[in-house]
Amino acid sequence: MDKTLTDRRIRRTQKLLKESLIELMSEKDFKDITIKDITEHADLNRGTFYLHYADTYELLKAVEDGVTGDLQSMIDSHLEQAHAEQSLIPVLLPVIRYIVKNEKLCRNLFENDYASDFHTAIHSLIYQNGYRIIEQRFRFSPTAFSDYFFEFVTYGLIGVLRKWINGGMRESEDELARIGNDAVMSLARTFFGAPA
Amino acid sequence: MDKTLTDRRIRRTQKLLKESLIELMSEKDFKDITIKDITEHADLNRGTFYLHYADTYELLKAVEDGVTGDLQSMIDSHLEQAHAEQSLIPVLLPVIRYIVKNEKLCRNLFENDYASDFHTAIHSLIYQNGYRIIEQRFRFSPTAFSDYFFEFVTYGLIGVLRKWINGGMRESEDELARIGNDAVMSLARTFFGAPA
DNA sequence: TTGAAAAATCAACATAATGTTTAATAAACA
DNA sequence: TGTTTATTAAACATTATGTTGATTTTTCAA
Repeated sequence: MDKTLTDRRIRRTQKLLKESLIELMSEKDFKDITIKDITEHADLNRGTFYLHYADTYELLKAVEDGVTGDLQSMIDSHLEQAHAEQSLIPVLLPVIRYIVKNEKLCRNLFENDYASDFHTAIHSLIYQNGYRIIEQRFRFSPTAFSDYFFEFVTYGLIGVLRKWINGGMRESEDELARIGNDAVMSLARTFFGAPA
Repeated sequence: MDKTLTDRRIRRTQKLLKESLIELMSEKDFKDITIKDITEHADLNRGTFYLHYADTYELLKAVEDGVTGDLQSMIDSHLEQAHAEQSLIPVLLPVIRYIVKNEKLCRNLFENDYASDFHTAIHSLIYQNGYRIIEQRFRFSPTAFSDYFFEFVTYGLIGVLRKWINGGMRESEDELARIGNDAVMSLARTFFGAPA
């Protein structure tokens, strides 16, 4: 068992550090946030920071990993349904709902110019989970060409999410999920033919 | 007349600083590059740096702006042809060729996690120039929905470029341009109907 | 070609952040 | 309850940052 995850003091400290970073990121650019800023906001000793993270970037990464971990478990619990319906909607919906529930955090991460680790993580999240759904539905044989298709649509979905967040989340959750799913499925149909 | 652009000393200094940053970015993470690193590599006085940029991020931005400026002028000189052919290929090709010619630089910027200002800039570059071509070809009326379409395809194109660069630029320039154009046009056809 | 203007240098400086260390304290666990 | 371990506190050396003023060098334009 990993003590890191069980000791209450460690959990508390890391939680405080993450929360402080998130709050500070609403106030100023990530690049201008110092370790001193974070520990003062968290009311922790500066030295304590180094017991957990090497620098602010590592802490940011931990925050991002928390989010992508959350998202992955939400997706996991809806993957079966997505396969049954051969649609991305059952996995897009919980992702969108998560973003709504954690708006400040997600807005920070999506907008932040120094968090494109996060973009990469979201990208592979969509890629990994979406691939099998599309594969099952269209039964294409993987080629260099289909790889580009997937790159195109996963980035496309990120763009849609980002626009939605930056635009004030005007569309409803269902609407947005439909928009994303339609775009991907339409393109898949053009490229791979009719669904199997 | 802007002296900044005419004085040979200024041009030389800024060029040296940019080149040094680019070289150093091949060696280590942008976040670990200090002003001292840059000026030593450029063999310039550290104080000179501050006469031009406030911090390393501002210098990075200047490098990015140089690239997007180059790209925009390449696009400009091919826009007419793109409109005539109602195809993205005439503008995608020079962009791709530019990336090949400036491989190290572009690889750094596309891969760099702290340069998503660059991604944003590339994004609006594609958006601005692509919009009118698609608009002219499909004669759709702009809606919130079409906005999402454009967000989707511009991000999608970035994804394709990024995969191509990270994957070792296997496909030929023509092939890649065709892949990108096909993806966008196919999706446009599904959404906006047959070309006008 | 020369003289004025301006950029770059040099050295010094104050400030601030970083990263590490030690002993002491406090909290958690089993 | 006793042991383990995380956190604190204080001090420290190191490094980067950002600024200053005097000096040198380069550029530009008359």
